[in-house]
Amino acid sequence: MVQMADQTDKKPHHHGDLRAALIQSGIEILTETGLDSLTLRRCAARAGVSHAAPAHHFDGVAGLRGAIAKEGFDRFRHHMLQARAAGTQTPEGRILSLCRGYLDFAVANPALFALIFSCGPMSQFEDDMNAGDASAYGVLRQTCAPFVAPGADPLVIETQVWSLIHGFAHLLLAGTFCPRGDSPDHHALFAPVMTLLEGIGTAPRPNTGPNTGPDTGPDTGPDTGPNSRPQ
Amino acid sequence: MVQMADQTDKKPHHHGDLRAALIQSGIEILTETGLDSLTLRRCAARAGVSHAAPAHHFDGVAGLRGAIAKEGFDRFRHHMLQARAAGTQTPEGRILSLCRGYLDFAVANPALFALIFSCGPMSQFEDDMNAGDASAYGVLRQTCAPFVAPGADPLVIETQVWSLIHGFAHLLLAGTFCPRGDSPDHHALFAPVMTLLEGIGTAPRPNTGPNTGPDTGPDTGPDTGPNSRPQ
DNA sequence: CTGTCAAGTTTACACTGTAAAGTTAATGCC
DNA sequence: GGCATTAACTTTACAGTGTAAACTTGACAG
Repeated sequence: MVQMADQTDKKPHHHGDLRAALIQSGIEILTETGLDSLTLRRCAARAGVSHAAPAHHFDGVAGLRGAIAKEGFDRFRHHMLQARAAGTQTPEGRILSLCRGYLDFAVANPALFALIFSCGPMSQFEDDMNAGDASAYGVLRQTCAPFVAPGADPLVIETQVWSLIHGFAHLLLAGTFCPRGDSPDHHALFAPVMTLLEGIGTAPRPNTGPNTGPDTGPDTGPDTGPNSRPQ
Repeated sequence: MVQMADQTDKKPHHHGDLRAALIQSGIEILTETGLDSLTLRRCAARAGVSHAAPAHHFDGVAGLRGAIAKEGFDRFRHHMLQARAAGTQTPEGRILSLCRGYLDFAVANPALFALIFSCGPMSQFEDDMNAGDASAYGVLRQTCAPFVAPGADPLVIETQVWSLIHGFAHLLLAGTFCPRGDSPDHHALFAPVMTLLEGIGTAPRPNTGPNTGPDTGPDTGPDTGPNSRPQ
């Protein structure tokens, strides 16, 4: 919505806010009928305009997909923030809750999730990895920060966490695990698989001491969350 | 007509072995111009037949993609076996080599890799998870076996390893990591990220049974005989 | 009122997958 | 050999897709 700043005050021609309406239509199509159904013409038809309108607004179907992905990315970020805030407020609990939010979003919005990660570099949508809650990667970086040894590259642990949860989510959505549409054991498998993260931050660098302590954690407040117990 | 096993000795009509030629053409198209270029018509044109030929042989584009994915899955499996055989023959070394082979294949054949995991359940191509070297999942299961505690569900560790390497490969191919087409640090990040696996098989200790396996045996039994964590 | 311009529409075109009908070669049967 | 059958394609047709150009409409300066 950042780039729509000049679009909101400058009323379009016929439609009220066609750009937002097209994005909303696109997300609805994704949710209802999947990624393959997201076409310029269907999106336009649902918004009540001609098929050339989205092509003109977004400069082709790639632009439409990118705009929808950006909106999806924002919802994805909010979902993870909400999940993290609802869980146990320890460094381990925050990571686990973040990953649970990651997975839940992917399962709840499979087509949108797939679209997000099929639109090329994430830097299209976020240009600042250190933007904290304002960028999805910033959320990951914040949450991983307590486990990063001083002087170590935070990218390693971030990539470990991200790869694990992303691979799990992707294999799940691809239906790779369950032979025949049988898919109720996802959440049963989540907690055991995530135990791999218990050794996080202890392996990468030999000469650095074992820290794993939230020494520089920004807000590792007392754990007030009574719930959100894994499994 | 169902299976082509008898197609090799039984010469088809005009073409020698059109099915194999079409699959080969499809893989070439994937390699040269990407997943979006894999269409019935282009595949047929490259093989020198009409566009309806592959549609007839494979019952639509989905069937063509599935057949190519099956062939790709086989190459994938061989690539991993080769990588595993070329590495250090310790349990840790074998897992690491397997993952390196996984990543190398994905990087070397991005479109084919994406196709493999976009064709739905893997059970289309492999119906036996315990087939050892004869199935890709069997290779993973074999390689993970030394780390599975007796009585534990092997699926947990297998999913941990698979999720980590698959997520890493997928994020890499999606260009999610590198902001500006900068992509030479993949192999530099591989080794540090894979150190997460050093704690494999040791974490799910708390007596809460994370696995669905039978709880008859002592789940904190002695370590697996042959290896037990060097380093 | 006129000129300009953005916002959509209309139209046209190449490409795609699918389906049906037509063609051709091999095979079996007499 | 002659002939029906059938598998292996080809040809043709059609609906849907993205893209590009030309056209239309409304708003807004001057």
